[in-house]
Amino acid sequence: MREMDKAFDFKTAQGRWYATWEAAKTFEAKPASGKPPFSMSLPPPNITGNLHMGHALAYSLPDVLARLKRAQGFDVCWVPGVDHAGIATQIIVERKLKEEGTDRHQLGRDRFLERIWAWKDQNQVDIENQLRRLGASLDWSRKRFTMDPDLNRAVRKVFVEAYRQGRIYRGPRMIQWDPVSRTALSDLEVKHVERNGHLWHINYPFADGSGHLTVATTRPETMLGDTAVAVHPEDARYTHLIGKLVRLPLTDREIPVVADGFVDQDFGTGCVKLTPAHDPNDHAAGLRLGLPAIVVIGFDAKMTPAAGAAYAGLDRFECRKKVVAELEALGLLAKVQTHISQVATSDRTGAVLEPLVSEQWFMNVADAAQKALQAVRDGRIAFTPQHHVAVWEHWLTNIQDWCISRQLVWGHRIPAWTCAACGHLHVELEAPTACSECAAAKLDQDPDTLDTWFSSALWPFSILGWPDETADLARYYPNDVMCTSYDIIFFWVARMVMSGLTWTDSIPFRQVYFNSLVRDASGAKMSKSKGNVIDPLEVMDEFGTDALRFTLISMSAPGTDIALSPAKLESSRNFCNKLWNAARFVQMNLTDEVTLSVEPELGEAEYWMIRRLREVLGKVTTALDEFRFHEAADLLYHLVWDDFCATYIELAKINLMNGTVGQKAAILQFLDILLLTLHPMVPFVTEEIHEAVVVDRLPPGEPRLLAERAWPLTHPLLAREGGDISLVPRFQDLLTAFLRLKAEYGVDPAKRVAAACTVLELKPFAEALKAIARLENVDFTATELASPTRVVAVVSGGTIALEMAGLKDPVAEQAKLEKEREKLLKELEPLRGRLADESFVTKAPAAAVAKLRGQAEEKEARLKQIVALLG
RNA sequence: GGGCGUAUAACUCAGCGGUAGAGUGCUACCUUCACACGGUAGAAGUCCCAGGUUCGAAUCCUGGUACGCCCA
Repeated sequence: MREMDKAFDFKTAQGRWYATWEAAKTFEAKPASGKPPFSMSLPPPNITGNLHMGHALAYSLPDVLARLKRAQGFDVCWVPGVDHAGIATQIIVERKLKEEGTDRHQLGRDRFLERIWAWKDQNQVDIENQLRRLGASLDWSRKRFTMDPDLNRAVRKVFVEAYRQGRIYRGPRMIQWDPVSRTALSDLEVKHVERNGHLWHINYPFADGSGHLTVATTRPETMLGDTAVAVHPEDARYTHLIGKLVRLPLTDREIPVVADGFVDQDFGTGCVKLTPAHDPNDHAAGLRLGLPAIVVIGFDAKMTPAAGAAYAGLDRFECRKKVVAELEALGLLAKVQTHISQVATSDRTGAVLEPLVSEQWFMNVADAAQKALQAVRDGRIAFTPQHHVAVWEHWLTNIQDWCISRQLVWGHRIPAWTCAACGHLHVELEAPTACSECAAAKLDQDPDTLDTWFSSALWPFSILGWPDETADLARYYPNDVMCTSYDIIFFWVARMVMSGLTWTDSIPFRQVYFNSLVRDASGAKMSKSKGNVIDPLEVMDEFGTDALRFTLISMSAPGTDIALSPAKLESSRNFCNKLWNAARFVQMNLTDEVTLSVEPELGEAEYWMIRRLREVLGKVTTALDEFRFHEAADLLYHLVWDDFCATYIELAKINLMNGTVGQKAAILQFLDILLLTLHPMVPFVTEEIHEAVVVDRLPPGEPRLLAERAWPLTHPLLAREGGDISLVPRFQDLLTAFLRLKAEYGVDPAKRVAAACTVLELKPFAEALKAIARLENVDFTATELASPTRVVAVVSGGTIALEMAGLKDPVAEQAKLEKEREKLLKELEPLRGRLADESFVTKAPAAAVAKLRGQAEEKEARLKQIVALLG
């Protein structure tokens, strides 16, 4: 048996145990086991980065479930994987190329891809090892990458099917264009940020010279592409102008004044310029009104020749300055207001996006969205916390077609080929060798790739082998639980549900648990620019993985974000250490013949501990089943610290050190049950203790790894009942009363003084009382305790006294007793009042009345004793 | 503009119809043979505000206020 150190050395334990579990295939799914399946898919982390605190949380929680379900006898299949993260990855590798003085155009598509693959291979290893460090009990034999060949096959299958069904189509449309990464984005990837800007009021003179009207705009450079000015059809200020022509300043064009209901009469002047080529609203209005669209800004965010020779080639923001300056010079700038505007930027690059019309692939998801809405409405998919349903409903009922093509190299290539000869479009699973229309052999594949989320949307079933009807798919699909962050509810969860219902005719998972977001100690979002990022890897080094996990778990109250503080991490580390030391104390006092096979000898304290274990274990099991992780953690924290360490071990100390084998066996059983219960949350420290204390004492045939043992809810010991368990809490009260008495009268805590007590039922605890409260002896007697040399206090069911010899100060004692009496009277006042209130007594539930009456009686009894002592 | 969430002890948060809790911090004391990453005792809160429902509201309802997030 190994001697345990004074403190838990998490650094060595963490590395050792994961390797052991992995080698034992503890976490591999066992489809042939005959156990019921329980399955989850790991939200695949991007290959681009390190594990951050969000991952640590999002993976710790399902790991608790996975370990719990495994212990409960399920065949757990938790599939890991990583995501290729199209834009994010390409940006990083391009940055590396730039540092090397080259770029992707110089390298060419194929060599650029080779570079990304090499980078991906290395990063994947890193992130997988970080998942191991976190303790995530994943089935690595089933690990996937979103661009694995069979996952690519699933992507092509969906694309081709959807194309044939008319769900996927290609066409020119206004999309949000990221001029930095040079690709189209979907609406979801657009982030609206508030920027301080201006609202420029510009005079547009009438063509007939009869004055001008004034338009207000936040983007004056786009005026070069204006093809109309719009007013509201019911705006009395302007109705007479509808149909007139204005001369567009800085150009030689004349454009009409038109009417359209979308114009907001209260914004600016109530006149808006229309630039159908560069604004989504104007684009829509242009289509409605049949207006031409003039493209004045290109894909490089520079002005095109159509903007006019004076502006062509200028960056859009340079052009803005020039336009404003020239308008001012011409006296056409009526007014400039400061204005806070919502600017569309790229979620990834932060670049200001440019709405542009471009040829892209789209997916119509209207039908799938209806199915997804229905699945949640009828309860086939349940959300925790439920309030996310409201946002879900809103988004899915207003869903737009999804722009799925990206002008990126890294990703799933779109399986579409155009015949170079006749232009026929072929959408096929495999590259066609000849055109079906004209038999030409030269076919060019679409250079674009698919939105990263296109493959992620298929994740729960593609990783199980879909579209093949594999055994894994039959057994583990749909998944039981999907744990993920609520910030990707649309990006990912909605799309998985839509895809699952469309392509597998099944929900992809039954329950969705949305974890919180992790913030810093003051509640601010962690970001590199703020410098408040807490690195989980560093935390694991400093406090231990178990402490990190326990912290995140115990702060995971549904619906609130987590403010992570060092104080909380310390507290969790201390908790692990407390457990470690309790175990160490037990181990130090166990002889070889004490094993889990020995029949435990039970006394009052043991029956009380059994009751506590049974209650808490029941509550913990329910809490975890209902995703109330924080509640489970809190219950266990107090079970270990207050009940097991502070109360039970203190009471059982004598037995532990000098008791029988049977008495020690009981203590060992309790420790074992605690380890089993805590293991899903803090796997490393529990496995380490298990090895040091329990393994050599296990019954034959029991798994030697804690991670493989059964959840103790149905442990036979927990069913045992006996003794008067109410004595333990009463003993606690008695103990506290003695300690308080010593403290109040300034008795040195270490000084052993003689004591007396009239609560005779607690005599069995006399030895423990003497030891813990440091009393010389305790005289349990029914006779009156008050005496000139003693100080007294009142407890539940009796009186206690300390022998003070010549140190007693009668005046001070009198004052203390009087103070106690005042306190009791003050507490009794509302109780008496409510019990005297007839409407309460008659209308409140009997249990509530009885409870209150009990409290009142207890206090009345104490009061009576105090009054007696005061003479 | 619409929606969601949050306001409880100095801090971070639980509780969400039966009269106020935890962790950390703070005060005093204690190195007692598991643990100072420990122990004992203690101080500390008009549960954001105003109405309403109820025998009873931190908890439910209505209306404010402040902060955060999402969508437009």
